[in-house]
Amino acid sequence: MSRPQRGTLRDVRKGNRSVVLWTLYFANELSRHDLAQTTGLSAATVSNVIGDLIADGIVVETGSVDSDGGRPRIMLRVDPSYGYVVGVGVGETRVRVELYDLAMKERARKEFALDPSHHEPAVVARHILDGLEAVLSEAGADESEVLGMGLGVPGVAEQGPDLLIHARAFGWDGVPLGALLREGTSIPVFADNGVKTTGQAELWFGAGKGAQHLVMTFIGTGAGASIINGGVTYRGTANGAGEWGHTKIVLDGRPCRCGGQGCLEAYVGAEAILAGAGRDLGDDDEESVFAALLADPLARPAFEEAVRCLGAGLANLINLFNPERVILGGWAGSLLGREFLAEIRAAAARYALPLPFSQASIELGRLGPEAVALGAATLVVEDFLLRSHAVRPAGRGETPARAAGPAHS
Amino acid sequence: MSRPQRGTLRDVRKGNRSVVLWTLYFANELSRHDLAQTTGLSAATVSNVIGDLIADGIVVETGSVDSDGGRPRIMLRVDPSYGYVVGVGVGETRVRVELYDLAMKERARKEFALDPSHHEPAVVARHILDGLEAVLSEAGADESEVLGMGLGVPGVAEQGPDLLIHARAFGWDGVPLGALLREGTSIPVFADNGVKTTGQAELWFGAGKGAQHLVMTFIGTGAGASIINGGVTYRGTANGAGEWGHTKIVLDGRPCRCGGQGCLEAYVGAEAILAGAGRDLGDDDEESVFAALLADPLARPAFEEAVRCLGAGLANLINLFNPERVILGGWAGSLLGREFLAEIRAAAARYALPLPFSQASIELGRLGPEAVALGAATLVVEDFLLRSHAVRPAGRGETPARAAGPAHS
DNA sequence: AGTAGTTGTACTAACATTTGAAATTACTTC
DNA sequence: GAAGTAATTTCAAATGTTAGTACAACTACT
Repeated sequence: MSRPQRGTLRDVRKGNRSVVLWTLYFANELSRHDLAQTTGLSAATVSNVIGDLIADGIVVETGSVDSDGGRPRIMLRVDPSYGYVVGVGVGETRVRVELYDLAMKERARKEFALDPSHHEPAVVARHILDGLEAVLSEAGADESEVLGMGLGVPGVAEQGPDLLIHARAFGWDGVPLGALLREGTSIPVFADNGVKTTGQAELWFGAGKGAQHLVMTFIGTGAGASIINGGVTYRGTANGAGEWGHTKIVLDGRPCRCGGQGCLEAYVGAEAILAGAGRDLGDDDEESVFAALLADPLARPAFEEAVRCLGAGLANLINLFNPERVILGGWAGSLLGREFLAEIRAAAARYALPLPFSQASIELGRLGPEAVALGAATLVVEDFLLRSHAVRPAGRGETPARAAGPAHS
Repeated sequence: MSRPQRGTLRDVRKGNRSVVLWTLYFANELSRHDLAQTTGLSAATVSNVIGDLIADGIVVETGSVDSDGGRPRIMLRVDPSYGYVVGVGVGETRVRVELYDLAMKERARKEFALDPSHHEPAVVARHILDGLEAVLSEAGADESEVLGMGLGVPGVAEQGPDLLIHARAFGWDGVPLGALLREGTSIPVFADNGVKTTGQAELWFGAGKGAQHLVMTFIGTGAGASIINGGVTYRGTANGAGEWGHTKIVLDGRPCRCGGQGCLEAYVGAEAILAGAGRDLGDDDEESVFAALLADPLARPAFEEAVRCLGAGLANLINLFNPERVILGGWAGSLLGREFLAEIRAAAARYALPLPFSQASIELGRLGPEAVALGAATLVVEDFLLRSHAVRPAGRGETPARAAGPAHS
């Protein structure tokens, strides 16, 4: 069992450093005084910690402004150029590599199409490494300035030294992607399911801002969910939590592409809706066909059916997790939400218990599909904020052996 | 968002005290040396903390035993008689009040039948207070020796100063049970859903021992679940998480007593199974009818159907939570499990995704229905271990104003 | 028996870190 | 230019941890 905390001493310092840094990062700009109030630490300690942080180059003073009769406050912020972070979105049809600064401003991007018949780990790893090199040279940055690389993958990422990836869509079963990448770069690598990274992006910068307990749903061709409890992503034993799409909603109902029957995905996934409307997408792009279909009155019944099922699916999440907010995301989820939000809410109300339903709001995601990479990059930032490694070597090539694939439990 | 920890100083001491106490409590008996190794603290600190704890009367030395060539170790343990804790199980048909010592040995018990037509808050509160008095006098204990009282209630307990209880079965909608009880006693009161308290009992003393991520299911007349993540009960926004029974498993399927349709409970609840077997229980006890029915070959199809649905329900939990262990509990769940465990496992395997299923084991609960009160009492112990309030006044009547209804977030 | 070896516990000095109060600083306003 | 005001920094406690050492209480060997 054993749940209580650390037995610590000067980790108090590290802890406070994290608290201050975390607070400052999300507030954007704060004075030492503000920080003292927000964190509850004494002014002296804040001053102290900030001193370190400034000495380390992580925090910078951004001019003293404002004053109504007293010493003006010196505003502080995390230096966006302290380092870069890389976010990678590995999708079924493409690999996207993005470079951000610490403020999460995109600095460079590189995309590779992924041949649906070539999902070999080596190919993907190659794309990622090539992309890394490309974005770095585009931004004129050096690998030593990168704090880490986060991967959003379509499957389960088992945390551990080798970052085992299980991705059914790719036929990957325990591919040590972390180990593969480490052969080409010494940047620390983090990975997580793409749905979870998107969820974290929404949590940090999108519709989930400020919420403690929320469920982020993600409907595209399939359906998944990311559960956030107390501001932290729920992972389960092997980081496999959130397989909402294959939750049974109609016992022995429609066949699903997972081989099972009656999965939610078989009712609310884009593929399922298109099939339900009798649409065969031949060579067309699934997304545009879907969007077009939304305007087609003849397809209405198919959407209504999907909305009903989606309501039940959301209701199940609400009953089980008692979230304060439920977010509809994923490209198909966003389209459905934009068109049918009221109906979806009504359907959820019908299927959920009144009490938890009344405590939850159902909202649209605010970030697009590119949030996979953004969220993946936040994994790096999260790690940085939480255990901001002493001093980063300003030196060039001499990359010290950095611990890769940190435990994210 | 904001997730990082406290900004602290001498709370380190408190923290270490908790770590030591917690470790010692669950290990039963340990020497100072063992504690140092287990907790990772230095021997000096352990010695120090234990000194305090002994001075406070919380820990006692239990003779020096054992030795294979060295100074014999002095064994320590939490003094079971340091204080009492009270556990209350509020069920639909009875209220049970139990008195335990800190080692969770039952010292006294008192039961009240609850007239199904009289569920008024005042009646229940009266029973609890009477029960408290009864068990205290039976054990010859004084109220001042009681560390707290934990309540397991059939509904949602919203943590807060007044401990609002929402219990549909009782027609309670936001009853301030904590406030009611505080009028009759000054003992701190904790409360939680009965399913959750049972889950915690299994976690501490039963089939969940040692697991970090588990889901405890509870099937009786209805069905509920308690989710434990990282050793901590998952609560959601308003402690309402875990309403598994009203999760939709067959869209617009069988009507459920909640007013909805297709709820899991309408397929696996005892009532539903009995109805499915065409059994009307007249005046008989539901439990004994159910047990008898298990032996009836004619009722086999009804059970098989229930097992199938239960498998699907468990599969949904496994997909969503990725637990390492799933526990079948509740009186009906236990009976079903004893008879059909293999079939239930097979059904779950059929409906769950292979990866999460392979990481989860499905097991029988080890504690009986009386665990509601036991688990409720653990709420008190948990609080005691985590923030073991400085010194407890040994004095008699003069009960200091103790904070009641502590936040359990 | 006596002595050496081993293991658990207590004690002391060194060090790290927070805090509250006082001092300092850097502005505004009169 | 003096006074006022609010943000920072400085400084001396207070507190708690750790490492290392001393001490205690046994066993086992000679």
